[in-house]
Amino acid sequence: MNRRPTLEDVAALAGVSRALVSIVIRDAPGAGAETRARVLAAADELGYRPDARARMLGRSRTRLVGVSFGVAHAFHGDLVDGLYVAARDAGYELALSATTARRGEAEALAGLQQDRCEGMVLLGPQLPTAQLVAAARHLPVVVVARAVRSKAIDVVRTDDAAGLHLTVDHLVGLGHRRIAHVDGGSAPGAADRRRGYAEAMARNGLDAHTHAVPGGLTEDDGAAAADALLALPERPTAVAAFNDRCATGLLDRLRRVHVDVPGDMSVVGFDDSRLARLSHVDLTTIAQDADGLAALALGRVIARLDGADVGRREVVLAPRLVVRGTTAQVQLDSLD
Amino acid sequence: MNRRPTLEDVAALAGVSRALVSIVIRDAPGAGAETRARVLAAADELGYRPDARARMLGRSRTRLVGVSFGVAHAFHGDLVDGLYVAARDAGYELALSATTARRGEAEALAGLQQDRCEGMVLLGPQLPTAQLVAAARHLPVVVVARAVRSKAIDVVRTDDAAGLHLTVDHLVGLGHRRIAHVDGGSAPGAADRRRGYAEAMARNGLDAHTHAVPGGLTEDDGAAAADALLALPERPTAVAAFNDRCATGLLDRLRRVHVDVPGDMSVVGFDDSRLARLSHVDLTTIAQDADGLAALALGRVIARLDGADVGRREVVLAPRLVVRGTTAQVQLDSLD
DNA sequence: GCCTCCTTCTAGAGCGCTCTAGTCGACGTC
DNA sequence: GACGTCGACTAGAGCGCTCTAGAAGGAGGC
Repeated sequence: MNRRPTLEDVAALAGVSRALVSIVIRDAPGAGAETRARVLAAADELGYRPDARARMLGRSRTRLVGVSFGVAHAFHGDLVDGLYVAARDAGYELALSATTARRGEAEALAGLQQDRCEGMVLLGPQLPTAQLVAAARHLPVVVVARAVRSKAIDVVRTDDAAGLHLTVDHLVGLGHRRIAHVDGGSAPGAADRRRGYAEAMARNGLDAHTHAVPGGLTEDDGAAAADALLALPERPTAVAAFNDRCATGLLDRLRRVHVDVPGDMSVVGFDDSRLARLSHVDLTTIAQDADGLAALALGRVIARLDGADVGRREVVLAPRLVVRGTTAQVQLDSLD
Repeated sequence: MNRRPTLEDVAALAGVSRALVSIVIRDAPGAGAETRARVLAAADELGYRPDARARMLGRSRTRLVGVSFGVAHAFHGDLVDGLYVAARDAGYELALSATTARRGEAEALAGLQQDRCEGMVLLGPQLPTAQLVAAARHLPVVVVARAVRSKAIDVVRTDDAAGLHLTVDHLVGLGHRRIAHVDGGSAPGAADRRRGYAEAMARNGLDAHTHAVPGGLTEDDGAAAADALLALPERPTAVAAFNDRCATGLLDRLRRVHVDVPGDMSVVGFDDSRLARLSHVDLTTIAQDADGLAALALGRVIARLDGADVGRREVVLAPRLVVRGTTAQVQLDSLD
């Protein structure tokens, strides 16, 4: 476990100049085939790894994009996967900085800012807008899955309201009329989803049955909401939950008190996370296009870096309804 | 969005030398109070952020530790959280590299190796030992939650076998005798847990009731195992599942076919992940000490870097039983 | 006055790389 | 034979920092 080998070491071993080794390592033109092989052999023998940081120092562009994400959010995992793919295609690297129970977003952001990235992608940040804008002072910032009112920041998100339109229309199509909504409180996107729900109900002439009960983004929130739902004077025949986690909590509680899903009640989630796809959950839900969001987010950062005319700053992706086993035709005897 | 400000810029604005700014920024001794304030003000005005990469280049030590983790594993999230805390305490930084559906571990590892870290912590790597050893050629490598047979690599893990001893003893204490195990196939730790289960059963004189059915680490594996369990000639009164995800899949399937838990069957998980703690899951499980594992892992890396005598290379942490709502006294009529 | 010592500051090398501007020799052309 | 061209290679500056030497300017002691 000796000192990490450098270009110099390889050059000495191969008997050439540092510059030539650099050329070979970068696979740049300007080296003879024979020499190239000799250099590569020397590098291999020493276990040489180029020092990415020194490399970036010397270059004007670092081709590094910072990403902040929540380690506890399964959906962020999907986005990170998409970002890696998009970055590889575009010839960029990713620098990850996680938000955890004991490491706040401000810290995560500060970490990235030290890392010499050319731009950053923030996944569902809860930070105050002012801080995001401050970060955008020196480099392009793209926020994913949260609406931000600022001309300095690009936003890529799913059309939350449209998602609830899809949900309500699907349920109405199955004959449901008493459709409730378990909302997400102050979570990112919750306000839009609440609005979309109300709009869609109105559009279907169901204002009288519009009923949003307070929820949240965890399973526990969903379980609590189930009790509130069942206590309603007119029990709904279908529920649109804020997200998949909330929906599974709700499902679990309903089943415990022997309310059959989808027989007695239909349930729809939001996200199409791993959770929803599990065969034993089999949740009808609204899919967010993680790869699409990721590719667009990275695309925006790169466009800004290239100084291209980036056009409008907010990209809203259409969600998609995924029908699985938790929704069914309403039972005739429960029609009012 | 102009060029990122450098030390030079701050120095010019404050009317001092680069070196002095460096001193102030590092909070090192050797600057007057008045000047210090002036430099800080200038830095603030320009929004100066030290370039971590350039900074590391100049210094001999980078105080950077690389971490590879699986973005889909909730438990890795807990470990990352613990690592951040441990790193902060020790004055180290973390460089994260994720393994995702489309980004393999080899890539994650290569990413870290370019990043100039002084050592690395690999969370539950599935990579062949040879590759791990190759990585350990130039820097200290600590593997968490997987046993590795190599003197070049430190290992920090939970005592998987002991975990199943705890599980079996707990169940035996509740009067259970027909205790089955849903194993984890070839997942890291699965072999040890299988062994621990068999040992503990034998120690309790229950060889005759020892029954391990094939499982896996996902919810679907658990659900499938539930069917196998119920088809057994002598239905077990208790089950030790490979992990929490497997246990929840199992729970869900059992409830669907109206097998009451814990009334008809007790279920125990492994990990004490977020999942198990959810009120509606409320799973009795074996807790792995994520913070302990994280702190030890980072401690090993640092010890090796300091060249301290690191003693034995494998640290095994004792697990802890967390009793919740999925285990209960066996029903008298099911005793054989 | 001179010398020492401390504090505060600066100059400049160096970290591992990239990149520009060469040099050098071989080859082809007229 | 002079000239141009091209491919293979090297020298050296520079990226943004840190760190070692050392300079400048007082304070204090004799």
